[in-house]
This record gives sequence, C-alpha cells and structure tokens, in this order.
Amino acid sequence: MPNQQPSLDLMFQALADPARRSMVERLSRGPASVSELARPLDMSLPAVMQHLAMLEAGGIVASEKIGRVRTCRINPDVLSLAEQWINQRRTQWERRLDRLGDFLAAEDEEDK
Amino acid sequence: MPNQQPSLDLMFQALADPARRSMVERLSRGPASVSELARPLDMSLPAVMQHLAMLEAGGIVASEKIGRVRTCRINPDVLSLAEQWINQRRTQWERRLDRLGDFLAAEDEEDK
DNA sequence: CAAACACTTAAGCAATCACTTGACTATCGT
DNA sequence: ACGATAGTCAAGTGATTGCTTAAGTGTTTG
Repeated sequence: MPNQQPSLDLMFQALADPARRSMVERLSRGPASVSELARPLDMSLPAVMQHLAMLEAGGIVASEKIGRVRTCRINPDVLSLAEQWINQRRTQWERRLDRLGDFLAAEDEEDK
Repeated sequence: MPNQQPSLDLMFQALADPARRSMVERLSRGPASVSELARPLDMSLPAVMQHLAMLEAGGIVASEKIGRVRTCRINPDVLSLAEQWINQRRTQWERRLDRLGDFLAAEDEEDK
C-alpha cells in the first residue's frame, strides 16, 4: 500500500464540490464501484472519474481495480486531518475569546 | 447582524488555498486589518482582497470598515459547520467498521 | 490644504475546473 | 466467440481562480 501525504489544499479542494461530497457521503456507508457512485449523479461517467481522481489526489478516497470493476473506499485518517485543522483554528479563537472575557470581567470597561 | 447560510461548497473552497488558510490562521489569533493579513503573504494587496472576498463568501470571515481600515475577524460557527460535516462522514464510516467487526466476530462468513 | 495611507476597482492573462462527446480497452456471461 | 458491461483516454469548451498592473476613492496626518 502506497503511503499518502496529501496536502490540505487538495483535501479541501476535493470536498468543495457537491458531486464529490455526495460520493464521499455514499462511500461513508461502505465501499462502492464507480458506476454506483455515478448512478445518482446526472453526469457522464468520465466526469465522475475526474471527480474520483480529485478525491484520490486529496487522499480522501482510495480505489482498487479487480477484474473490470473498480472499488472505492473512504480514507478516514485523511478526513480527520482536515477536521483537525479546522478544529485547531476554531478552538484557538475560542480560547482567545475566553481570555478576553476574563480580562473584561477583571477590569471595568465596555466592549465595542 | 445579517444571518448567513453559507454553502459547504464555498466554505471548503475558501479553505482550499494556502494563502487563505494562512489568513484564517492569523485571524484565529485575533482580528486583523487587510494589510496585516497581507504582510506575510508575498502578493499584491488586490490579490489579498480577492482571497478575503472568498473567505467572506464562505462565511468564514466577516469584516467591517471603520475609517480607512477594514478589520477582519473569524466566524467560528461556520468553521464548526464544516468540521461537523467531515466528522459525520468519518464517524459513520467508523460505526460501519465496528458493525462489520461485530458481524465477523459473531459469524464466520462474508457478506454480499 | 496636501501628501501619505489603507484600501478598492477594473482589466487582463495563464492555468485549472467541470463538464462534454467519441473512441477505445479490457473483462464477464452465455 | 459475441455482445454487453465497467471503466478509461483524449480532446475540446466555457467558467472560475489566482494572480498581475494601473488607476482610482476615501481618511487621516503634518
């Protein structure tokens, strides 16, 4: 198995399209073939393949071809990497707000 | 305050660029002006403005102009929305793996 | 008031995205 | 072997991105 070191760029880029998110949503329920991913999508198969390529580039999905069917599955580790990045910024902001609140409570001023 | 109903498309799109993530990172430490955001970025001010516009379109950042300086701040609620979407897919996948593990432990077969 | 400051708008350009259609390549089932 | 199935490659098109430079618009500040 090839190791993967996907960039946040490609991960978020991969999630920034409704067709691709719908594919991820489907895959979160279990592995699927390319045609299964395509079925609900109202676009040509090659279009789906291109979306799939972006999901793989972002490391979010891996696939393996057996016989004539390619089976795709989600990579939860990479998903949690994106999740962590967001979470860190958010909590840093919230910690800052807390410190600010403490300061304002201790002193005696008015905010904006 | 205007309510915001930003799409996941625009949120993830906004996070899919290193310059914009660096801006978010800076803003997670506290509000900043446009030039402050631009300073570490090795690109023209108009370029930074366009990135800022995408961050605002995604609802991730809000800004307010006072006098001649525009002050930007992060919107943690929208960030946590993106976080939640990822988290839901990931945990759904992991729950599935658990069920599968239980099944394999109990039975001794393979599914479909 | 005039110059400096902090943006802001507009226009342009190369690269990438999100598709398409058409042709092609391997299986698989009978 | 034959046709259907599942996917793949290639080329082309219009829209969007990520920048740029040049020329503004208001706001301070000396």
